[in-house]
Amino acid sequence: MADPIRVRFAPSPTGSLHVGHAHTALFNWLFARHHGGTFILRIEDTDEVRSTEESVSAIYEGLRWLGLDWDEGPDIGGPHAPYIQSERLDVYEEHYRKLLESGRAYYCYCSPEELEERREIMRARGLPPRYDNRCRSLSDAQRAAFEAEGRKPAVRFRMKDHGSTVIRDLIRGDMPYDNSLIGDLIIRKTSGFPTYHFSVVVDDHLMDVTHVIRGEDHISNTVPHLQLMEAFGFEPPRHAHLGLLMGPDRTKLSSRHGATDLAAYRRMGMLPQTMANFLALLGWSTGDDEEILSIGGIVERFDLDRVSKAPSVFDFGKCEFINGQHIRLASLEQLLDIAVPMLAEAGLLEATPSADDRVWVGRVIDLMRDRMRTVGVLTDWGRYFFTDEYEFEERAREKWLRKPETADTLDALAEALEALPDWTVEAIEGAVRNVAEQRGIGGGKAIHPCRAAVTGTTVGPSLFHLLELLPHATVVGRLRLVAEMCRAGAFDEPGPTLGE
RNA sequence: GGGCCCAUAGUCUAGAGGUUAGGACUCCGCUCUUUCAAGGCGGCAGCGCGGGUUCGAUUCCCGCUGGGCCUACCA
Repeated sequence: MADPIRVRFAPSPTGSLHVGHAHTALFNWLFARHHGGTFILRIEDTDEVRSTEESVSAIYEGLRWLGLDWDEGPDIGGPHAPYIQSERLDVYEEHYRKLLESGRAYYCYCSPEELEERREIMRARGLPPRYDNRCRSLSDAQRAAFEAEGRKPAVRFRMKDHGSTVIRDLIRGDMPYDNSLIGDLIIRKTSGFPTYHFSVVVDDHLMDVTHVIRGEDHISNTVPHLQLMEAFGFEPPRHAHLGLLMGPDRTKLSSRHGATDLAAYRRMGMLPQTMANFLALLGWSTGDDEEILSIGGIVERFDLDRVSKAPSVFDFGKCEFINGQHIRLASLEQLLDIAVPMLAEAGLLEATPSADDRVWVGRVIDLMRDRMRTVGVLTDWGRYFFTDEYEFEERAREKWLRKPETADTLDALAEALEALPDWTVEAIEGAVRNVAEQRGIGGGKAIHPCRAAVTGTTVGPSLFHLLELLPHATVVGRLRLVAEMCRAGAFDEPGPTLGE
């Protein structure tokens, strides 16, 4: 039997959790869960200037929200703790020493400025801007001279000069790479921190990672990683490089393309199951025609053999569509938990509504959910449920509210509805249709002006059902007020709100 | 510049040496309904180009083109 699968998501905490990283995390997690393996979270905070605590929190929060739980990680520990690289410096020291002793690593005294300068010159000459390996064979005297200048050395790994390194990729097959193309790279910065290339290799090995699943932007990095592993005598993990996520202009997805933090999608009312579903479909497919899947359904079907090589464009429209589908499938409780804070934020609801109010909001959601694509639209499309301060859209004004007969129709509706003893859907529908009949007009001629008056718009859920959810007196009051506004010509100008 | 990766409609994708190239989003039309922003039905639209291999390639190979990524004391 094969060794148990162990994968990791290893983000650097230098900002919010990007959807591209969420995508990588998801694929690792799905792979682990499908195969009953272990999913490890490791924080790669070796960029000592850009790493922040807030970013670590954002990563935890983002992953938890998406539903990705980890079996080992900084917060919960595990057999290979710590899982934060800045706390593993002693481990790395030990490993530099091995390389230094075996001659595969050496001290380099070149300053970043000097290196940059030389790269510029090489570029200007049309040469590859790689390091010239000049510190490889420093004499003791030269080293002493640099030290005397007060220079602090970095440690470089001695790459192979000849031959080729073959990357064996589960998704792409074998990819040979010419060794002579890459210069020796820094593995320990002057600051004492490791570079990514070094810590990733050491930790993946020490943490028994069996599969490294990451973005294709890491393909060429794999070459030094492989050489490092070989120098240490580590058995390399299996690699799988995923196609990148791109913006509509087909460049790597970035903030230029709009929202790239996972959190932004949460704020606009995307459900976590939507993001998992949508992200899973970017670069992976089920093989059958089903696309709307639960997380469990994805775990069940997921495997690397159905992952495609090509990069994929993040299509926001499709993401919204999938969200609409999941909104219909979601529990009312979940939708309420998302909607209530949004409504409160918009000033349409108290931050902690009473139990009765919550039930009522739930009824509003149930009425609207079939046509919503994000929960966020509730504060817009559903505004009239929560406040009298809603606008009258141009279509509503033009089609109904400016019509000379509308004022009388609305008054008649107000009167008929006011007289109702029971405020039920059936009673409301009966009254509205009755008014139409008495006035000798079709049902629509009563229904549409009524909707326009009470909601300010021409579209929405069943009129009778939405009226029922509004307080009896509110509906009657709005009808009377709008009738007045019609007579006063208030709808000739754009955008009045009720009573203006 | 160099290296590497990728290539089925605008987008996400399925697919096989011979298929009417399948599904989904978007868009358009029709339809149901009190309205659509929902539902139903239908439609537009695709194998990047050029060579091979083959009886036959969109599928396999090569080249080209296009796009992407990497080329840091960032990860």
